[in-house]
Amino acid sequence: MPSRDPFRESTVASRRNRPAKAPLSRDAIVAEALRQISQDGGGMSLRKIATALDTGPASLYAYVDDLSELQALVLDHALDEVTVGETGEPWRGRLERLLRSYAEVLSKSPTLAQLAFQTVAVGPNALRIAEALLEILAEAGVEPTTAAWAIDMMSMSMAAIAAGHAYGVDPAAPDSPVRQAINRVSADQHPRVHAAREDIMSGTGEERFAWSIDVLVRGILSSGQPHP
Amino acid sequence: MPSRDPFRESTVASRRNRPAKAPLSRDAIVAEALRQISQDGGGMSLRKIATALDTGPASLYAYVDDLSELQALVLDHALDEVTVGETGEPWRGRLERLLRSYAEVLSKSPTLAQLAFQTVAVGPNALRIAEALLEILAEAGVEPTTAAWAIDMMSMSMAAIAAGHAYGVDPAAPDSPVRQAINRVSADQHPRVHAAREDIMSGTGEERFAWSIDVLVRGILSSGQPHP
DNA sequence: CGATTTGACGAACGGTGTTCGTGACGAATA
DNA sequence: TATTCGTCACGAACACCGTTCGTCAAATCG
Repeated sequence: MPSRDPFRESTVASRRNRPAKAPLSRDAIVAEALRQISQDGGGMSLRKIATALDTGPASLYAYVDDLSELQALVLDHALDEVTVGETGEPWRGRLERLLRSYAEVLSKSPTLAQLAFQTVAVGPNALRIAEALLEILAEAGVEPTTAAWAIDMMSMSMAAIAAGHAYGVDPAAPDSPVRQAINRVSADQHPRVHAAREDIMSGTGEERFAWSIDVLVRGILSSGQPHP
Repeated sequence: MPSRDPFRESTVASRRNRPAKAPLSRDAIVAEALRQISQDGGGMSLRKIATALDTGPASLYAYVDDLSELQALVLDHALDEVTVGETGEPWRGRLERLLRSYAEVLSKSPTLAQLAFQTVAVGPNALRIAEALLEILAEAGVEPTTAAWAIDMMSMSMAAIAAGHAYGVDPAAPDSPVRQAINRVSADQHPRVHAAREDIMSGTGEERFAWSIDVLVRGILSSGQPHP
């Protein structure tokens, strides 16, 4: 068995069933992790999961190789909620809804957003989303090679946007670090930044998100055509 | 003093100079951190820095408020190496060179790449880069508001690209997780992903990088114009 | 010269992922 | 039925991490 698939065989089927305690299982661990991630402080850890499951940290290693494997499982489980749309819809609206759904799901927690680009997403749900994206781009008339690269760039962008969103890096906030820094720049040292300081902090998160998607779509569609 | 600037007054000037040991200083700490980041395992920690400086962890807190502040200082210090080009150059080539330099610097270490989007970059060097980007985009005829949003998206994209690059997520590698996952997908479940499996893993990092920049530039330039 | 500030630092606290050794149990075997 | 065997649970420990507290000595100031 040279390369096992961490996503198959979701239940290792604990043979042991102790009287008053539900047996551990991979699903139970992932579920608890997901619960922690979208709860209180949003932080997840093997030890907290173990405590919540009323056991010790070492017990989890029977069902999960590694923290990184658990993270991959959690990420894919979270991607369950991403809506992919129907085949019949016009591609442009469908694409925007899909990407928005993707970013929204990842924005649920800073931890989740961070997971999204520090672990390469290759689980059933990531594949489902990739399949839908390829379908949409094909309908938009994008070349297969371009489309293959585009889904990479789109996932990456959504993850990055979600991370920014979830980390609370809102430039519009009155005490935001960027606002403080921007307001400190002098007109002589950085005239253009100084002049653009209003624009830099303008727009709601929603507006900037829509603009980002638009830039992405325009760029991808015009890829392959000659420059104007 | 409602909001101090962590980037000013780089030397707090330790009054104390003990005989056989160079006095601690903010610069020494940042320099050591930067050395660790682009060395051995690429991991940096307050404790390792303290050990390297022949002192205890607590001593660093005299010069740095926080780990996050140190990270911001380290990031900006690293951005020193980013080449910004000259005012006279044609904008397209200059933009590409600038972005490539930016991504290259961040790719030097996974830790550095991770710093780049988990801490909002607002230091002297970040401002220097933003100023240059605004200059370039103005020369390209981009609206000021669009340009302001564009520099955000570009920085984000470069950080994400660098992270992927530095983390060693090369889909072309023979034992890469994505290659393994892609090769497992069946033609019935995900026909389009299956059909595109060659395209997904095609291209060198350099080609994909150039393509990404092209998409970004095309998207930004066509922003504001009506859809075709 | 004495008082006061302040940098340096040892020790500790609470947190993290991971490994090791040891049981105890269910299932398969004799 | 009795015995072995593989596997799961788990306590304890290891090696890290960031951060805080209290203390001590040196440098500076009055």
